Amino acid sequence: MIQNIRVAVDAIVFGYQNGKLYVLLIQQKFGTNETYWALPGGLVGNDEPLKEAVQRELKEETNVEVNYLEQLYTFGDDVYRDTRNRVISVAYFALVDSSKLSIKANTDAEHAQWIEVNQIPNLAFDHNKIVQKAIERLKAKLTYQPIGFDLLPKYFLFSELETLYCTILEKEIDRRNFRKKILSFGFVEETEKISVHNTGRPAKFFQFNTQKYNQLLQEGFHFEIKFA
Amino acid sequence: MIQNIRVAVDAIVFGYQNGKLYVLLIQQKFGTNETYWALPGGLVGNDEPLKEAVQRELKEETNVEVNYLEQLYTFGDDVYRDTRNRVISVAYFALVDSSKLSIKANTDAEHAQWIEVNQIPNLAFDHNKIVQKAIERLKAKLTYQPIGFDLLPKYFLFSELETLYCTILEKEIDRRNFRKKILSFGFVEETEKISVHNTGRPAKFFQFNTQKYNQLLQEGFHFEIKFA
DNA sequence: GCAAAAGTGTTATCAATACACCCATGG
DNA sequence: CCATGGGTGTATTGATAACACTTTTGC
Repeated sequence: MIQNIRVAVDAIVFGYQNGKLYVLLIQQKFGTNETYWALPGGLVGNDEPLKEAVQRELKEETNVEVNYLEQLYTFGDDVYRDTRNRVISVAYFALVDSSKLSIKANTDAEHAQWIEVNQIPNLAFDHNKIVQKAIERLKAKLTYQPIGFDLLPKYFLFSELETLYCTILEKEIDRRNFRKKILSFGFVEETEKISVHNTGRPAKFFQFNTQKYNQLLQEGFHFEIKFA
Repeated sequence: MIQNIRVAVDAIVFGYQNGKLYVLLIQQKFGTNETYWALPGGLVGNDEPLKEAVQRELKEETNVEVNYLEQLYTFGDDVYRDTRNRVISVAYFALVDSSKLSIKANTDAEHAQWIEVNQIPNLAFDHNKIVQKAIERLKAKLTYQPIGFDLLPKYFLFSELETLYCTILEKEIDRRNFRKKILSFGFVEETEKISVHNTGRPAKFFQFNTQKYNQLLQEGFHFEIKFA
């Protein structure tokens, strides 16, 4: 018997801005006039690596290029997750920095939108489940890999990093201990740049030093942030 | 254009006995008289959940039933990983306890064998890469999930648990600190059973209390074992 | 001078580490 | 009585956690 299973990829792209976490969704037309929200994604080309397929679909459907991309999970246990055919979906987990949060529309991208994670509607197929898994991964990874920096612009304030952690992990963090810990690693550097707000003391911008981080990794360093 | 991609599953099954870590492999005939070692696995049925496909293939090819099974990774970036067709493989990570290490042969299982991990030959396709990734996962998981117990019989000696950790993590562990730590969790229980060796002091058997572990999990407990 | 956010140090508590001797059995 | 592996306690060190006041700016 001939195998008849389609292979799709889907992307869960997270973005962060001003204490809020967003996911990139697209509005799809289904049949006559019903519309559904869904994750960006689609079928994989016959000669296309999975990872490239995600990037292509993201480009086509949302015109977004991501900072971080890794495979999340392959959803293929629910045989009827797509009611039309047997489709398995290789889901990818992605991060963009806040500069990408305004989508530069192109032809296909007109229905792409950033939706706050705690306001996600019912999505097509099993996409709510996929998003759920992605959020778990994000929370977990944030504590043992420095991926928070991929959600922030190149130059960021310490307070931004701090509220990012608070927002995503849904926890209170002691400002002093957090700063001490992060700075003790040695790969977050102060810059000359200074941010002036309309109120409060001006703050220094910081940046993540990738080279230093990679060097530390090779020396056996292991990133970890824990909270009570 | 019609999509023409096959979907396979592969299993990396680990077993442990007497300070040695094993992987379950099968010998495959390829063409005339060439034989290759490969991971057990095969194509997924049209109406078959991925997880069931792995279990079926394992049963058919090796007659082994596993204690622990989770999805590892989907290999589909190398378009030519199988030279005949485009095949993506959803790899699964599995554990069995040592009682399963003697394979009860059935018709198809005659070419299945347990191979020690540091003596794995060249495998078919990209299976060496898959095994590598599985070993990394095993090492990582051992430190933050109590999966070591799935590699041991129901009743085990503390010394067995200890050498299991040493073997897989390739590290020395202080016997006293290890025991203290594990027992402090509260889900590893002493039993009445006693092991008598031909030499040395008899040792108590211990067992893993799944209920207690799950209860602790719900209370927010987080398993973790670290070593210098 | 007040409101708002940035920046900074010390102490207390708990967890991880290092380390060595006695015990029970078989031969 | 000796060889072999099982079983146990304490002191030190380092890491995490708790906690509050001063600084700089705009208005």
